[in-house]
Amino acid sequence: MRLSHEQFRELAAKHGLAVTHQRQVVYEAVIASHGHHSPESIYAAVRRRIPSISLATVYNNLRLFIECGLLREVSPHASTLRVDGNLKPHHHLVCSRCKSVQDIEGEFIDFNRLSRQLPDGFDLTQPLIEVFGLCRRCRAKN
Amino acid sequence: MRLSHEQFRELAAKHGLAVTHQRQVVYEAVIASHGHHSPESIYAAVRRRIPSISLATVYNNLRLFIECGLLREVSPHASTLRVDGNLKPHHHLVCSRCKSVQDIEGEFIDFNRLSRQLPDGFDLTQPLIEVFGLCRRCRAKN
DNA sequence: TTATTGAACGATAATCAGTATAAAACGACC
DNA sequence: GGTCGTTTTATACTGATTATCGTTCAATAA
Ligand SMILES: [Mn+2]
Ligand SMILES: [Mn+2]
Ligand SMILES: [Zn+2]
Ligand SMILES: [Zn+2]
Repeated sequence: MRLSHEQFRELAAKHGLAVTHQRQVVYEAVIASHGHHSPESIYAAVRRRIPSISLATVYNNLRLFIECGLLREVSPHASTLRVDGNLKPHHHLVCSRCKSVQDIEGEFIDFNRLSRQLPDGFDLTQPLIEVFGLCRRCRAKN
Repeated sequence: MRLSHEQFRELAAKHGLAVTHQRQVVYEAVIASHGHHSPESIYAAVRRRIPSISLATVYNNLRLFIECGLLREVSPHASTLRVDGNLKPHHHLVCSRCKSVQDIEGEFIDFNRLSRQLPDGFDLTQPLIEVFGLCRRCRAKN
């Protein structure tokens, strides 16, 4: 995908990150995945383009991207790291059973009420909300 | 604490769990802790009463309690399991930086709007919400 | 009360995700 | 080409959790 190719070069420049082939490919794999994937699964995807890449490099760069804000970390209740390439403000719907994550839109938070309940000093400038329930599949199993 | 002593026997009976000394003490340690503690720290507490207890027993029983609904699992973004003995419906405020968890009360969710955004089949009968931000301490560090 | 038996426990090995380390490769610059 | 700081790779390591298995316990039937 050419789009994320250019996108990465811009983001890297903005954050003072060197553009390497490995970084480029890792980033593109996350963006192309359109979901909330684990380092393992990103690694699998990246290896198709760079068979010699090391798992450590994938981990290192995912961490780096998260620290710089190129990616968002999403690991609610899950036992392993998940990353999200979608930086537009949005919330998540998480299945308590299988830990799957779906995006959810909409203004369903009353921030006035919420602020009143906040302990002193808690900073909510970029609130992320995760709503837990049962996904369709797990509900069917019951 | 006598209260949780009786409480556990009732809960165990209701869920068909055998009442053992170890289970009793593990459960009481969680309830007495009044927070969101790790298996390690529960283990430390329990050892003061049963020095010979195995870490595996603590893990096994915490898992069991969570599965039966005697405890609530709370491990958002944190790398290790946290348990919550407070089963009253309540939500959590989580620090994105240090992963600390605080309880938060209040009706700040507009469930009408939220329901409209839910994907088909998603079950929200017992919604748990986790709101991410920066706790006071981490904000101070900045 | 005692014997029986499946469940639970304890010790420890194994697993698995993630991190640390150090040597090799890279790449910008001279 | 030689130098130097950065990145990648290979691999060793850590820490949390789970699996295994022999031993012990607790419910209950005789
Ligand atoms: Mn998302
Ligand atoms: Mn709580
Ligand atoms: Zn599910
Ligand atoms: Zn914090």
